[in-house]
Amino acid sequence: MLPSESRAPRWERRKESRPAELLAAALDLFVERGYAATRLDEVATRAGVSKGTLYLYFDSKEELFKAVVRENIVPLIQEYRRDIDESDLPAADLLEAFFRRWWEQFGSTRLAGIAKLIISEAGNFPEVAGFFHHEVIAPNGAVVASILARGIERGEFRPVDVEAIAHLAIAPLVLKAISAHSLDAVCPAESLLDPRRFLAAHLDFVLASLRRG
Amino acid sequence: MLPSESRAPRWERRKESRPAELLAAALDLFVERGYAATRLDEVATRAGVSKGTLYLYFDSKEELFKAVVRENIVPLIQEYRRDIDESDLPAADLLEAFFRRWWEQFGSTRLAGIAKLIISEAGNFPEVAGFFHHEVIAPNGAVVASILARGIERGEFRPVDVEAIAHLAIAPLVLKAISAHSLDAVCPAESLLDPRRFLAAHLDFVLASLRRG
Amino acid sequence: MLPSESRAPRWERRKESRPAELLAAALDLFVERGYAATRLDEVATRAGVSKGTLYLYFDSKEELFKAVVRENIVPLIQEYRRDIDESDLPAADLLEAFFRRWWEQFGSTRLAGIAKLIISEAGNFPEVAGFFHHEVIAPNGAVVASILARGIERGEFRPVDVEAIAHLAIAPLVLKAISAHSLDAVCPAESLLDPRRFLAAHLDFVLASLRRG
Amino acid sequence: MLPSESRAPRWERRKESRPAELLAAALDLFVERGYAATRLDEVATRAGVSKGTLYLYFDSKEELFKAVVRENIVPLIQEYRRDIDESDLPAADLLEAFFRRWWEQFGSTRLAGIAKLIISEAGNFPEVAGFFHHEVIAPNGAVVASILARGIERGEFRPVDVEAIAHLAIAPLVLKAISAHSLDAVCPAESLLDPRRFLAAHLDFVLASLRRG
DNA sequence: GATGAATGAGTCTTCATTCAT
DNA sequence: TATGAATGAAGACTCATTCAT
Repeated sequence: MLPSESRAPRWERRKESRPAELLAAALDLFVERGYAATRLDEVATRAGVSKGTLYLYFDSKEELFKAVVRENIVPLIQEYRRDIDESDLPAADLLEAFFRRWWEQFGSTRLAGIAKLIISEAGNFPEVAGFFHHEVIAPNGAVVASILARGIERGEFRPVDVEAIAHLAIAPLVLKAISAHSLDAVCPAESLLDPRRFLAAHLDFVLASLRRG
Repeated sequence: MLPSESRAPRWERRKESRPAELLAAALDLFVERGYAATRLDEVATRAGVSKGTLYLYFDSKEELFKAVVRENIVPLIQEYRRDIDESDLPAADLLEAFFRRWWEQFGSTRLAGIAKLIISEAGNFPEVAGFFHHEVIAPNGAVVASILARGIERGEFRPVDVEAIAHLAIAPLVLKAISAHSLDAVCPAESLLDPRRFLAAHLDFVLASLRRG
Repeated sequence: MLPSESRAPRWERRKESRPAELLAAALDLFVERGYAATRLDEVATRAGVSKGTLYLYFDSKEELFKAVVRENIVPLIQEYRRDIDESDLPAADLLEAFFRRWWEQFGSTRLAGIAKLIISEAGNFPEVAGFFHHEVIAPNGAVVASILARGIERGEFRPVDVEAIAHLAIAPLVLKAISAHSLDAVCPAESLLDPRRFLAAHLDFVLASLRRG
Repeated sequence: MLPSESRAPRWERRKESRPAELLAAALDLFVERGYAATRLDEVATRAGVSKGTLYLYFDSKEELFKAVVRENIVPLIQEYRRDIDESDLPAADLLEAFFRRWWEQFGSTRLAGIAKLIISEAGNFPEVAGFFHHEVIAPNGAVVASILARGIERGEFRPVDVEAIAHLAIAPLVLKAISAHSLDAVCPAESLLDPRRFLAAHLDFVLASLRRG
């Protein structure tokens, strides 16, 4: 190898992949430390670039955060929406499928850390929280509500307060997901319910409540 | 009148009450803003003393935080113990009574703010979080579980995974209580469910699921 | 001297004099370097305090700048206004006295550097420039105009376009004051007019123009 | 058509004109915002090239600044020299003609912006300022002085301190020209004197002062 | 030559903590 | 004890300059 080849370049041009690398690093750190405690310097370092580079791609910490949510969470919700609108399965099956997917793709992943972060920091960053509510929480509730409404309409479910039950039905999963990123870390392992068992119980519980007498 | 006279003059600084005032102010602010965003300056101001005085009683922000939680968790637990006294009512009535009281005495009060605080800061203060889990969350689950178990035993409820359902059944209330101290502040008011309606839906939902087919 | 006396305290409490010291340092540096190039760090150091201390007294760089202007210049103008309103001297004497004072207290001092600074930075700090116009330039012009008006009214001066001449008459002093803080510093000393001679010529020039034929 | 053909293809980059476009953009921005607040990024964008290209032609921001002034001062001086040709008119007419032309060809044009720029940055760029003084200010004063001297010699003007009055007489126009590029932008429009009225007042004022009693 | 991605030192500002009074 | 003035380390963000492409 020639000497002139061995000197590593000070940096590489990687316009295409930079944003993804930055978003991945940001997701990790936001989840790990929360919004306020995440240093942009560290995000940049973890993505292998300098602080200045981060600002080439994201205008501010807030924009970076929004991009993390937009990139990682919003598409999930949209996908749920689409799939459910297109499906013709019985409402119970739809609901079960939705909860399973939700848990697999969101609740049991790093993404749940974002939900915990929002709960923790909503007071200090209302705009960020508002964005999350508008882009994630509300549409997510709407998906559940539409499944419930369809089930009632078709006579599969008993009539219920759709809006309220939509929140209620998903709440245990949300809380479990949040806990995984806070209290669970300090609980004795044996006191934690196995997620599979939890999910099974949840499905049983919800469907038992909804099914026509 | 002698200067050293033992009758307490009116202007005496109530030495003992200082920490209590500081702790109260700190609780308010920690709950409202979280740990990092709470400024000691403001804690002191709200307690009516100077920042320096705060340091006479607490060595650091961390110590103040721990003291706040310690100080408030004990009454929290006491209050919560009061909820747990037993009776001989049917299990459904017991469960309903428990949920109503839980909401009134915990979920809808500032105590819920402490729960939110602990969940938010669990990562930074694992001991505190562990203590909270051990003293509050676990016993709370145990109460619900015991009601469920009794209901099943007496044939009022269908057989279920008691431990799991105990967590599930209370989760919506917990999440609602937490949200009241974070996201709800940034949601459009019309998108928030009235607590009474929420509680009614919750009871309906849970009991419908548990009652013997 | 006892050992315990020889250790210099890390800092002194000087609440009363701090703002004045900071303003003096800021005036020096703003004049010397311009607004943008003045580092708050250096202002603080020159005032013998740390950067943080500066923020105890002034909320931001802009506020510091405004305070410098307010503190040093506005009172002068107010004094001129008052003295002239109260005086009964012939207009020519008043005008001469005003110009002399103006030069002594403003034009020939560091304060003139502020005028130069405003000219330089007006584009970047329209609010500050507007403030300066409103608080200094306009009232200053009004003082000259009122002397002129009185002189015309009493028949001491010929009738002129008062508003325009007010600006014209003081312009040479203003420009000289500004130059002292920019071009004069780089001019060969012998090409600079002695201020006394300049002032004398100015008074002669203005009064010759105004006096009744 | 041969590739190497000497007729310039239409798409050829006009290599030589690049600096001119950059200099024009830089002049605009330096005049408008001052040295520190002018961002090279914006200069490049306004010139239609990239930031990197700018550095092909100028080694640093400082060099760019000096080039801007150098490049614009020479035509400035040429323009100004044209003003100075002599005639045999009465001194008063000469003076009036000179002031009118000075205002038209310098004071009211973007050239005045260069003067303002140099005055603003004299402290940071002493050579530039020195050059400007030597090449523009001093000769300008000399012209006025020579008209004054001729007027006195011929008995049209009363005897005065020629050198001092030369500076005095043009000062209001200079200040007005500078203000047009700084303070005037932040003044309420109605408080600004119309240049025509200002010029008329100025001529009246100066000639009234000089004319033989 | 041209480009524009990447850098990193530098600036304002905040706030937990210290300490002279 | 009590005060609050003073500190200084740390963080978001900017922008002149460099250099791989």
